[in-house]
Amino acid sequence: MVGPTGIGKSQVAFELALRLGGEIVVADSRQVYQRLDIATNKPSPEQRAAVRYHMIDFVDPASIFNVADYVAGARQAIEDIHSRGRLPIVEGGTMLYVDALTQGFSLTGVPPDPALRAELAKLDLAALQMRLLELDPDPGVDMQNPVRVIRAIEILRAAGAPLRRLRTRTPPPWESLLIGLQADLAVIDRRLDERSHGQVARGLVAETKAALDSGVPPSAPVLTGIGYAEAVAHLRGELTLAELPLAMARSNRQYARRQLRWWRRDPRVTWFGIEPDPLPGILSHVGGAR
RNA sequence: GGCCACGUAGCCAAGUGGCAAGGCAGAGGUCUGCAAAACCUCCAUCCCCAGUUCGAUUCUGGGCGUGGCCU
Repeated sequence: MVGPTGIGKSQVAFELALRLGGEIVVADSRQVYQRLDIATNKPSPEQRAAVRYHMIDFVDPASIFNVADYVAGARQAIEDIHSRGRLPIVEGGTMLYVDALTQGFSLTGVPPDPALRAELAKLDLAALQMRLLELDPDPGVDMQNPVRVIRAIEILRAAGAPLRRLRTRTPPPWESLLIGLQADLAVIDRRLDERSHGQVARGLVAETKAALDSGVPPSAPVLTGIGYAEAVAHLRGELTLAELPLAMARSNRQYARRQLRWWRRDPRVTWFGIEPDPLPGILSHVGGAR
């Protein structure tokens, strides 16, 4: 189950799990972290009591969790769900996680090296490019993109060249059905606006402050996520409380569009509109395929 | 009413007598894989009128508008 943020994917996945005897494997790079619940849009306690969820709420928010960690955990969860005769339903927003999982990307699993990153962060792009090309003359990464160049250097230092040999795909031992949820942009935008205001009203700022107070660095991936990044800016005095939900909604709109662009190029996806209720259509689609 | 300043894209904002930086927002796109990140592409004839000039967004005059000060 894929699609843009704010469209109600998790609710549909929940209903689907209830009807089909399924369990949900969330594919979301921020929901994995513990304690930050509000802006990560984790399922409600009621939902979690009714359906079993995997890959949420289990990583120390001060640490860094990446795709390789995700795929390893999600594959295990899916195997586990299968072994109990239940249906795994992957639901999520993080495009790379879904693709890495369903297409079986070979991921190096090279863990982040904070010291190296700090050192490389001081270099300009040209210097970074030189460092990378010294390690691998044909790395196959976007040389204009410092984040990718740094990561490539990090991987090469740990795993050795050439980088390209580390990038293969081995499909998982199961089939997947990609269901996309969509709606008019105006509808999505309105929902995101409402959701952002709601999150602030439910204590987003306090939740963010609690995380910071407990030692989660502002640079931690969770706190750079939509909602938290803006809440941190607000706590620093860079955004007023009135501006906060507006800034959040804007970030969400940008993200939703990026998600839409990502998935619309993927021919595997079968799309369903959110109104009227897409559940009957999805159920028959899924039923027909099983 | 007088004086001063300003008037550049949806917003912020440089700038020059010779075909208008940048940032944000917006649109499109990338993705061999840190991804709610990062990167790439696109996006204006400079308030109006007249004048000076080979040529004005840039100079001069007038108008309109905005802000400030004064009475």
